Amino acid sequence: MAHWLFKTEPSEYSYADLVRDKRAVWEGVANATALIHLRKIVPGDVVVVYHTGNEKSAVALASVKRGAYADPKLDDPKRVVVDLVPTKPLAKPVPLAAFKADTVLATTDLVRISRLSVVPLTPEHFARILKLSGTSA
DNA sequence: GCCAACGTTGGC
DNA sequence: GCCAACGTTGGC
Repeated sequence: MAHWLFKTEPSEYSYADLVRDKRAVWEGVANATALIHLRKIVPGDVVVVYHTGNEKSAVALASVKRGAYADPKLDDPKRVVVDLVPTKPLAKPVPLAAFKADTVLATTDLVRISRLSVVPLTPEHFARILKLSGTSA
């Protein structure tokens, strides 16, 4: 089971939308590096949902329901998507500033590669996010 | 609104 | 295959 962080612009699709929909196809990832990560994702992987824009905070946990498959709306096998279901919100969000200030989380690609929308997390990163958010797994 | 950091495109 | 120009993302 791997851990990932997905960025989303909350005015376009937020964690609240995922809760409302109960399940979502995570589409629209076009960046080559992000797609490399996305292709490795399998059911049961854990996803930290991160809101960009004004919020700039990790806000919730979600779970992968269906692993990487070609986007049925596109005629391009490289453009894969995954299906997510909501798990729960973080007890308190973890802002980007906290990632940068934390010695463990400063090594995430969220900080190092600011434009990457699908970010791999190590188990240590994930545990640290849970701790800083006051959330139990 | 600006800019840094990339990624992509197209001319050569 | 290189690289300049341009577009996009996302933080500030």
